[in-house]
Amino acid sequence: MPELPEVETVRRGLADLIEGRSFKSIQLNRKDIRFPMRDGLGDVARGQTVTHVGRRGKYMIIELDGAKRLLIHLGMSGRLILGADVMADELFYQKQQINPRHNHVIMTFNDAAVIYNDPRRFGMVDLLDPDGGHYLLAHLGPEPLANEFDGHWLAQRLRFSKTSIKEKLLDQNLVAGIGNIYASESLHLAGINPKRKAGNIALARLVNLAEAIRNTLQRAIEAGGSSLKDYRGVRGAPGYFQHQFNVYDRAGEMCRSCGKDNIRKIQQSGRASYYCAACQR
DNA sequence: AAACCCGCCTGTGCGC
DNA sequence: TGCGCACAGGCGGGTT
Repeated sequence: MPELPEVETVRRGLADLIEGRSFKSIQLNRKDIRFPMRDGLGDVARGQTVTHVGRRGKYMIIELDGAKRLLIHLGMSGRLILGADVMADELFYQKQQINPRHNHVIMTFNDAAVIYNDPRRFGMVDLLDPDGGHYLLAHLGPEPLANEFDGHWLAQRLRFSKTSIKEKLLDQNLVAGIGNIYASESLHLAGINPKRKAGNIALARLVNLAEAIRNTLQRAIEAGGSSLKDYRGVRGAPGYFQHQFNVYDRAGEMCRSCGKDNIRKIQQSGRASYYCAACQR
């Protein structure tokens, strides 16, 4: 579900909420989510203060003053929910369309609680290694909003690729944080057809693409992310970027750039791609 | 090495 | 109204 802008929005809300607070407990309601829970996860944070909430791609990292770090990924349907007395509040669950049976992890602080709820269980809560690394982070590409990410870097990495550019943008080892929505939206903004072979795009167009990615992600963060269905911020607020979609989920509708009914939906590696057949070449 | 395909799960919306 | 099916924002791992 959540891509970089949604994770960043949740990260900011979580940071406001828990930075400087100390853990009372981590309650594990299952022995696995996507993977088996790490041994000792339930005990590791007790009494420790949160010094920082960071993000790498679509992963959030909660740093503690005891040098331990928690790693959280929301998968497709994971949510972090603020709840001091939420756990008993049926109205809240109804309004937020949350089924409490999917409350897999409950982090309790002195005067706050954060619930990890994830119906599909594609997400995870884990610990970083003592040296701060983790095998899931080890091969991630650069942050798209960092300076090291640009058209020249893309050109170098894509030079020999015969895969379509859309599929490459979903590869977290190329660049970290882009998912299905923002891949389609960024390619539209850059005027590049999602089917184009990644190794067959001129440098100038890749420069445009890198800029389009940064622009799209930045605007989506400013809008609090995109809420198609279940995504919400920590305090339950939806994002608004879906109202700015140019192509995603708009098959058959009018392209806002060229004014024609040219928005198509195709499948690439089993996943939907949307593009304007007139604007994207 | 890159590309393809599958599996992991539940919930929803669609066509019949 | 009910039922079955396809599909959904992700990612790792196996095979070719």
